[in-house]
Amino acid sequence: MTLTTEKTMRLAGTDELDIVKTFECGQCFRWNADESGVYRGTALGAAARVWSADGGVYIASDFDPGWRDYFDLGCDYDGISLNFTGISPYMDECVAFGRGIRILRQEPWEALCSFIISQCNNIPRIKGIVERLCQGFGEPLSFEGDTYYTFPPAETLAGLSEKDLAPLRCGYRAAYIISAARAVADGTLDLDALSCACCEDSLKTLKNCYGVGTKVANCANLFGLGHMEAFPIDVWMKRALNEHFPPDFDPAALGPYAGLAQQYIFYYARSEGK
DNA sequence: AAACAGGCCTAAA
DNA sequence: TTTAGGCCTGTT
Repeated sequence: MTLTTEKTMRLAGTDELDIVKTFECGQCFRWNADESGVYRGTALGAAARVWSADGGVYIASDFDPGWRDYFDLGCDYDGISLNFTGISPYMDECVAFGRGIRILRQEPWEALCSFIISQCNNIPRIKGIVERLCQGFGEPLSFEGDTYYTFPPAETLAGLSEKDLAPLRCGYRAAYIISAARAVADGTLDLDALSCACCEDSLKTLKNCYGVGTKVANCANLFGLGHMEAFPIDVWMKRALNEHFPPDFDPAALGPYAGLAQQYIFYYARSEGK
């Protein structure tokens, strides 16, 4: 039994980091709010509590695995967003509406695996499957009297069979998970190398994985490998692009941070559809 | 009850 | 290179 000292730190101002938008914009699946809007979850092997108060965002955890980097706070999103203004009035609306979203720098394997699970699923079900995956095969973490579970490393899942994943009720995605986990574990798929590679090469390599197509590969690139120019297009994005952008619009025109623009557009499109 | 969900795979033009 | 059908599971 080791004693830990809980620490609280201020992460950012609420204008710079909006935790509701950031956690609810569909990029992550393991942060959950309670009745009073306090979020709890685990990332980078640590459990934490995150909340907003007095114009600031605070985080409490037993140790700091690098929360600032996780929230990408070294990056000036307002400055970057200037690249997205003047494209169209609609784009301006998206930027204004999404201000405060941060692209979380999630762990590569967690991002890849989570978005494999996400295919043809809605968010509640994705969250359920991911949670069962972590509870079944992750490591327990005790924090503030509750037990949390880390995201299971690829090496752990590589030793399992599809049958072992039956309790997850993730359907045909089980084979994809096992296959990807084995590729990562045996070194065939080197995610760290991909985060250093260029976005395009990384995308191509990811797509070689069984069960990983263009959409999932782009999500892994953007949310797990730090490739901010990655531009995932799902049904929501397709609709938004069709309705609000010229038919020949090339996302590359948004520049090296196109992925952030994508998230603004996506978040706005989803909010409209509800 | 049948269709559809934040895709992808395979087979067939 | 594009297109159709099937796929697990869950919800409407």
